[in-house]
Amino acid sequence: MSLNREIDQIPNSPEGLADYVAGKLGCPVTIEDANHRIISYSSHETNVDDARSATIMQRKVPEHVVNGLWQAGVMGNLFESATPVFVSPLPSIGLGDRIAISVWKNKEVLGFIWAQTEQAKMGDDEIRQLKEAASLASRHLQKQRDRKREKEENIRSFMHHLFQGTAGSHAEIEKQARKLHLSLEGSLSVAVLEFTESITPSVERHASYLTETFRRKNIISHMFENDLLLLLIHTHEDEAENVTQELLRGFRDKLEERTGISGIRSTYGKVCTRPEDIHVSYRQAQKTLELKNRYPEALSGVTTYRELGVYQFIQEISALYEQENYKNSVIEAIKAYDRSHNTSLSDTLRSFLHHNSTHQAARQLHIHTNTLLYRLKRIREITGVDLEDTNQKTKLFIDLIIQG
Amino acid sequence: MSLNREIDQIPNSPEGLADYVAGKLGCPVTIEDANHRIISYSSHETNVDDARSATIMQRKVPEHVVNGLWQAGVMGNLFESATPVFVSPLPSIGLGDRIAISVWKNKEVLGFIWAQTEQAKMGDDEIRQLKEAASLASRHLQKQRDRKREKEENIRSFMHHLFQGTAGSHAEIEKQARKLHLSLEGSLSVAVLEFTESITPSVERHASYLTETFRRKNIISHMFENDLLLLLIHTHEDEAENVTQELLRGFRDKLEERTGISGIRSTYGKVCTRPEDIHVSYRQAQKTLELKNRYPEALSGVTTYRELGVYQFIQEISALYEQENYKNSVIEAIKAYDRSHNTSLSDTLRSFLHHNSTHQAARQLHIHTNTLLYRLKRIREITGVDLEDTNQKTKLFIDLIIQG
DNA sequence: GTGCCGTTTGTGTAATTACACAAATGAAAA
DNA sequence: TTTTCATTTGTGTAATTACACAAACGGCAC
Repeated sequence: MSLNREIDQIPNSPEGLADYVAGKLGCPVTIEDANHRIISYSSHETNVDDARSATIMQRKVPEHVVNGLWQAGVMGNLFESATPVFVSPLPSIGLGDRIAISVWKNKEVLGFIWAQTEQAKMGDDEIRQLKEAASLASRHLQKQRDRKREKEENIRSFMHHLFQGTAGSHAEIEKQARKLHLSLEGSLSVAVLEFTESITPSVERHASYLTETFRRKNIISHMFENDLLLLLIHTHEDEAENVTQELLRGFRDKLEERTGISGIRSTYGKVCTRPEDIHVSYRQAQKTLELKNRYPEALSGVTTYRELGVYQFIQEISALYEQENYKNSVIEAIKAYDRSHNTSLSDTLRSFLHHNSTHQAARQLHIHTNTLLYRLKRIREITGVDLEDTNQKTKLFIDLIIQG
Repeated sequence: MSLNREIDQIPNSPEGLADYVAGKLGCPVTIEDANHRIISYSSHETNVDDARSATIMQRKVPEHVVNGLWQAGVMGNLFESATPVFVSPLPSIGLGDRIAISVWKNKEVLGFIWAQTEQAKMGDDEIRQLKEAASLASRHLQKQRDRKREKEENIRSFMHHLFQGTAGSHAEIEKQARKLHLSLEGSLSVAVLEFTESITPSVERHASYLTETFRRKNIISHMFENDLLLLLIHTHEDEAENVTQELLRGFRDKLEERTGISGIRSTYGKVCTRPEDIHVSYRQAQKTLELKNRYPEALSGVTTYRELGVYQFIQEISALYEQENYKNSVIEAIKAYDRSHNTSLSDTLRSFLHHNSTHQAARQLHIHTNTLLYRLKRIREITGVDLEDTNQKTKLFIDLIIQG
């Protein structure tokens, strides 16, 4: 008998759907949305494996199970087509025999139906029934997706205003946050992730999924903007800086692992306690990313605005120099000398200023300490610069970044 | 007999005027303009003292003689009124007996008539004749002054364009310079002098006189602008920087000595070889002066833009911080600690960064070296800043200037 | 008062630094 | 070719630095 003939028995709320399907297949069934949150599960109480019971308890599939499924290629297959996928037991994640199918609407995966096939036989008929169950689930999941989409759209619009600083007063922001059931208490920060390649739908799916599962409490929302992924990060006030840093690193590592893309650049801005300061954090995160792209080696270890040091204003000084037609004559003289004498006083000076130590600089340059001292003496003689004077020294350090 | 009755004998060129007056008074006579340049001198060849002969040879009164006359109060009297001044011999400057009178037009002194009275008797009649000679000379000096004024006006207008960068192309500037008989070869720089009090006519007179006498070859022109004295300085290309520096210092010292005003601030800008860059030098001199007023202690020894070091861009960074609502959290934390614990970590850090030496900083703060080390350790603990990292250290050095 | 705790000063040590001087290298000029 | 001169490396010394540890100081809570 097919499902179509018993149309009167088809439940019209998602809650009963799993039980209905389970009855047809004769084994435990769970229905999940695209983010692995449980929509509905059948009421079997025996022969349940670890993965299933943990999933039901948490109302979502545990992280390590999802990871395992991705690694085993199961998720890839499910996203690939609407045909059922047979899954061999994966004891490492507590998963027994399964058959799974993805639920589609047009070109989009709305969720999955999982059947624990431990004892049951899956013949052509059961498979056909599973496919029909998927098309049945599609209607339910569509509604849920639309509700979620609308909510997300509202949140994203709110985020946009927060990032641009156009969200209004503190009171107005709080009101709006309450309306959207968002908590903006504690510490807030904006993170920006930049991909080495442009964002494909697959990358977008992974990113979206991660923001909704990976330390979900801490990531309020995400949005894409010009090939960048923006996150609004929320942490407890204590140790907010460290937690944010560690959170972002973890997020990025996971994203690289999931997407297979390496070299994702991630930065974040000021960690603030007032939501009306979020736009400052946003600008800082953007600027930090910009500067990391401009000075990749020097800023390779930098994640946040605060760590930029002098690079925080290096572009502004550079613009000022441009405008004032200014060139540091000391550097000009050294570079001219280097050219005509085939020496490397410029590099020597840079290394010395960078390390602020003759010993370390000499070691980095593979030269004798006295050679370095001699070169510094030559620099003094040629340019008249006084490296004892912190002001001149500091100026040189900065100008060398700009003038090379 | 009065001069009026022998109207036919009165010379109508300034050259003959001294001889004519000398004939009336029976002694050597010189007529000078307000800048002590010789306009006319009588042809006596005997009984001539050192001051007179040197004056005639150089076509202007020697510098040391003018200085002596100012110090003896003679010049003051001459500028005070139109009555003849008897001058006792001043052997230190090679000056014998003199009687002198200033030549006026309205409220302005146009020049002086000097009579060497060594042998001659000066009675009331001679004094009356001297006064009449002065009024006679006034006509000649007026013409000369008007010609000079017009020329100066042209030069000043040209300077103004050079300073504002609106003097056109290199070729146009050269053409204009030739027309005004100015040499813009070699090295050029703009200097700015600021008076502690507003510029009185007396100060203006001294300043004008100095620019036309003190190392005249090097000072192309001067002009006043908003209580500032601007100089266009010209030097030979070799050692231009040093020569300019030393020239300006000398000029300022002399001006302070002459006017009795102390604390005149003087700065100069980029020493350039192309006249079309003069406006850059002008802007730099202005900015240097501005910054010296803003940071008087830190920049007390600074004369030129090049020596500003990081102060060159400190205002721009400060503006950026303002705009980005940025505060260095390390400094904030230290200042908060200082307030609540009544310590002076902030000053300690500033001193250490300034000297870049524990030894020197400890000496300046009158504390033990280990005390300083201890405080630096506390700063590390409180703020988490790493003073080994040159980038962070440099950032702190700059932010401390801005945030105090 | 007593004890606590942050701060200051003193002692000692190993590493680093600045500097002077001598010797070796190496490339360009005579 | 020899000479010259800038550069590099090595040796030695006195000052400076970072650091550990001990002891003294002084305000403040109990």
